[in-house]
Amino acid sequence: MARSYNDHESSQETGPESPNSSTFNGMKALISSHSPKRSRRSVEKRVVNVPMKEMEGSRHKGDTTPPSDSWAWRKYGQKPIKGSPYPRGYYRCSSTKGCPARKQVERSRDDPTMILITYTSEHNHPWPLTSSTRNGPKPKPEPKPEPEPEVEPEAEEEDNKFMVLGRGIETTPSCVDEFAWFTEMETTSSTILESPIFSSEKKTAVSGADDVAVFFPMGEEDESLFADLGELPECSVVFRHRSSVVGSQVEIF
DNA sequence: CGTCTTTGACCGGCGC
DNA sequence: GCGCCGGTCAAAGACG
Repeated sequence: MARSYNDHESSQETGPESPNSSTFNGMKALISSHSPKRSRRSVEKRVVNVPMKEMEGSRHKGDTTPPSDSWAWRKYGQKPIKGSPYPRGYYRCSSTKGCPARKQVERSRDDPTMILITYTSEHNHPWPLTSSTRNGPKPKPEPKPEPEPEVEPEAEEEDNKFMVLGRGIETTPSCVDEFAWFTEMETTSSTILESPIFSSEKKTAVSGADDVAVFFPMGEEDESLFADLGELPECSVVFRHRSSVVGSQVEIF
């Protein structure tokens, strides 16, 4: 309990984040990217909370096995985290070379059934468009381009940052970019998908941080659904923020 | 053969 | 200034 990495350069432009560092589940959301190699410019960070149930369908299991999203991730480290009985796995995006995206996967110490995934990337970096460019049939082959329902430019209000990446990168007619969802959530700390199961945890997770905890309520049936989502995350799902609703609203096409 | 996982060591930041 | 801790690097081994 020492370092409180106040350098989570999350939020797109919101430079000065919460001074007290984000803490979810008692753990600090640390994304410092203090790697001597990369200059720590703007770094986006997104925290996703996924029930382990999903993991079962993943390629392999483990304490820090990331659920198969449609990107290729290469593990480059693992460390036991203080205060948590579970180690944290460090993954780097290998979908494209030079991809700055990284993610940390760890079991929630409060809910061992939950996997906390923290995505990180510089926000002016175009997210990888290809999934599984990885050599093997790892996660999901071919990110099939789709008519794409479009993430409505309804990004009025504050949410207009939604398009920062998503729409900003119109180089691809298909899914803007697979990490768009990440960006979307990232900017709107109110964009939260909460699962009744973890609603309690959510409180701790979301409370006081620029980090956004997202809970994916997932049933077995949904797993297949999620599988698809995995291929086209932001294309299939649009996380919409509805200030009138408890937290948010999810629209699945 | 190429890529990924594992594991230990090193580096840098922060608190005391 | 020192120690703690998280994050990353790099070598070795494993796998497809």
